Amino acid sequence: MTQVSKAPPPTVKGRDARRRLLEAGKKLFGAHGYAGARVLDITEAAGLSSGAFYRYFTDRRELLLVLLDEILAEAFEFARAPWDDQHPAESVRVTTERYFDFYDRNVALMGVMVELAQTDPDVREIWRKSRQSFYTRIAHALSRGAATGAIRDDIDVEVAAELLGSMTEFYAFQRYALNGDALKDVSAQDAAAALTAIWSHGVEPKK
Amino acid sequence: MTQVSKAPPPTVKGRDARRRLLEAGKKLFGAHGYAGARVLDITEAAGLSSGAFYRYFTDRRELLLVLLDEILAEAFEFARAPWDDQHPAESVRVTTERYFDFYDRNVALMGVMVELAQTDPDVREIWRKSRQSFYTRIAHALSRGAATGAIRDDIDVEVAAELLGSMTEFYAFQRYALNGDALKDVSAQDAAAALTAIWSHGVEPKK
Amino acid sequence: MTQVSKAPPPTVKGRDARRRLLEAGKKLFGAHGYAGARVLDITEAAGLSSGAFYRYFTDRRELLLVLLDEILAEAFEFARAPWDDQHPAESVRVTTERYFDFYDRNVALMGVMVELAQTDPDVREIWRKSRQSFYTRIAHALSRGAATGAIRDDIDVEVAAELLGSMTEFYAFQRYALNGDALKDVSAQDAAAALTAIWSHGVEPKK
Amino acid sequence: MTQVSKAPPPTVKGRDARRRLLEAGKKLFGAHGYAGARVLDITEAAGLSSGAFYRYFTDRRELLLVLLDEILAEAFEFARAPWDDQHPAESVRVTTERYFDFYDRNVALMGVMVELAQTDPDVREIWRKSRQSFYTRIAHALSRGAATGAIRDDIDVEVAAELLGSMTEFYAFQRYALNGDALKDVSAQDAAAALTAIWSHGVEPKK
DNA sequence: GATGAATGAGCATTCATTCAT
DNA sequence: CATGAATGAATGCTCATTCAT
Repeated sequence: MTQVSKAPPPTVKGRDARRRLLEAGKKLFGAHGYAGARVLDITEAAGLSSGAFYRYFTDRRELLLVLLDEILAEAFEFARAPWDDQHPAESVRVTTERYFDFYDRNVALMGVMVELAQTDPDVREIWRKSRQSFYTRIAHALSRGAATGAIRDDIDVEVAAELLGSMTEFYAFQRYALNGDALKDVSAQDAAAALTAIWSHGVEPKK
Repeated sequence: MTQVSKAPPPTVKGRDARRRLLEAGKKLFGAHGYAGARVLDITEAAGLSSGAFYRYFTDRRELLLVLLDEILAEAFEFARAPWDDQHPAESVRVTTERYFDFYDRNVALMGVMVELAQTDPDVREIWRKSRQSFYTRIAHALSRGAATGAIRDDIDVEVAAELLGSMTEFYAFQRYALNGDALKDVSAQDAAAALTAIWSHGVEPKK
Repeated sequence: MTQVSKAPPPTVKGRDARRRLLEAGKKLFGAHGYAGARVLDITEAAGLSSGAFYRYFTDRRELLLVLLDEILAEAFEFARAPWDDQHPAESVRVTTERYFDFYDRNVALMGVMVELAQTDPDVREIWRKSRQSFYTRIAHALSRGAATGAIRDDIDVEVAAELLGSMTEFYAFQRYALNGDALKDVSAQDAAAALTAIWSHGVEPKK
Repeated sequence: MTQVSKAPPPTVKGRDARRRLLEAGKKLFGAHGYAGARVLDITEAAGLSSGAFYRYFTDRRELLLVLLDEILAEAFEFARAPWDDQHPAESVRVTTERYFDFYDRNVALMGVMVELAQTDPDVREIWRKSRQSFYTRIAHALSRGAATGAIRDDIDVEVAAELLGSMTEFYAFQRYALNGDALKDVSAQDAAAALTAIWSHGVEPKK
């Protein structure tokens, strides 16, 4: 893994410039993809000369990694959110809704991450870790459920966790990233509810 | 959408050259991603001069579109495969296994498709269509199930179809494309079985 | 000067193919200029494969030289047309009209000649010869006129010939080649008459 | 018509580089024609790397348009020079001499303009405008002459203006551009005088 | 800190021409 | 005679990155 960020700029002006570059990068990478956003575009959007870029980042790529770090930190955040063992379904629903919301706000960058992941092992790894944290959390919940008999015992929790996580992530991805501007006739709430239903019934023991 | 292929070469030699370019493209795009495979690499791998490329394709991109057309044709194929209403779970399992196998064979290109989809609307559309054909098939099956009481009636078939399809596709994607060479400690068969279980229980009516 | 044409094709079919290439060349060079007409365009327009071109011409350039030879032959033709010393003005007018007509029919190629002349010494020479033949003819006429007192004696016949020839040629060039599709509100006949008037008065002795 | 120049470079160094490219372009286009001068030649002659070119011009063609603008500005200049109605012949002579001088200094580029005009409508238009400004000026002078009886009344001033302008321009063109290094045995002064004579006698009323 | 000029490797693409069939 | 596949040199252009000011 390569170095991810230079020392933070000592002056206010510097920190501001860096911030503006990050914002511009977020906007332009989001809008045109990694391949489609040039350093010059980014510095222009940030109101800086192209040379200034390299005072703050070693690379176009580095800027992206910083951005990914930032948004994935938020994701890690609620992968650690409390899980109410008394009302597992409700926990799932709430998390799912939050996740949809998160995705909605960050689609553009998620898309770029997906794009780069095909070519860049570091990005692939970053993404894997983020997914993993979700899967692990789900697996934990399932394990506890298995222990208390709240879920079926003919299930491999690891696999189930990956499956359920996949369902959530990819549904969000295609809902927000791929289907473009196609109007969704189902609200995010309803989708979260449906997902929760399949989830719960999918894993609970036969009555 | 742009035209995807020229008139086929009239001579055997020509058809052969075109085929070699496609193979080379498949290999190199797969190995290094879209951004990482240059025309020159492709022609070299095909044993041709760089100029020859443009007799058969207008573009690096066009070659990729042709490749996607080819593999997605296969996918469409078994999206149309018969569905046994008597044993829906078995149908799901069989299709899933076939799908995993298909994915295994075509990961590389699927990855490239995902990469390009972030930037290229045509590719996004191609992918959307292919997904759609799966979702539609699933939705049909669910509808029939709903009619016969084989599935719960508090479910929006469209959404459920997208969710179940998402689970399958993305699980396959991350299993084959993202997790790289990490050994899978769960066989594709077992994963397909688990997926089928969640699937079935997720949608069947409460007992 | 380089070789200008290969041996004529022995068969009828061959001669026909060569002719078709010449026609196609005339059309395409005329329409898109020398730089804008590719060998492939020409052979396609002639209904032949690109390889066939080189059976009849060594070069794209050679085909053009042949075309120029053909049309300039016609120009030489009426540079040799009889000149009526009794009615010099009428001679001028008739020749001018014929020249305008010739130009009208061959603008496209004249334009190509002008284009290539900037770069290609051979073409420059071809053009110079053709101009020269006109100037010479005019100079001869003027000389005879000088001898009989029909024209002013304070005139350098050589220079006058070049000037009068220039006026004719360039007026035709800009009328047909440069002003494009702009409607001419003056007929070729009227222009020829005006030119003749200036010509005659310009050189005749003061009354 | 496309935009002809970008914002001028903000620094001295930049303006200098741009200027050097223009000079180099003038020299090389002049020497080898438009088709014969590559961007690389120009940047090399200007002592710059090939990439630098594109900071100042979008195109080889754009650089040429700028050059044409520059020299044609001078031409426009003396198309606006005062005209002495008392001594029209003298006015013609003076202007003609100046024009010959101008042509002598700018032949090379005029040739390139002629070359490109065959293919490029913008260039054609630029040239047309420049010619037009001359023709218009001549037509004005002739009109005033017609009013005072200084010229024959059986003349269409518009056509006469085009004819007289053509004579001047094309004589200059062939004298300087086409006849190459052939020694002129007639001085520019003498040629201007002869042209003026034909001109004057050509349009003055019969005595 | 910031600027913008300069670099130059890198790549796609074109097209006249050759040649095996 | 004709075809069309193949060549490969040639060239325009891009853009990340460096650096003098």
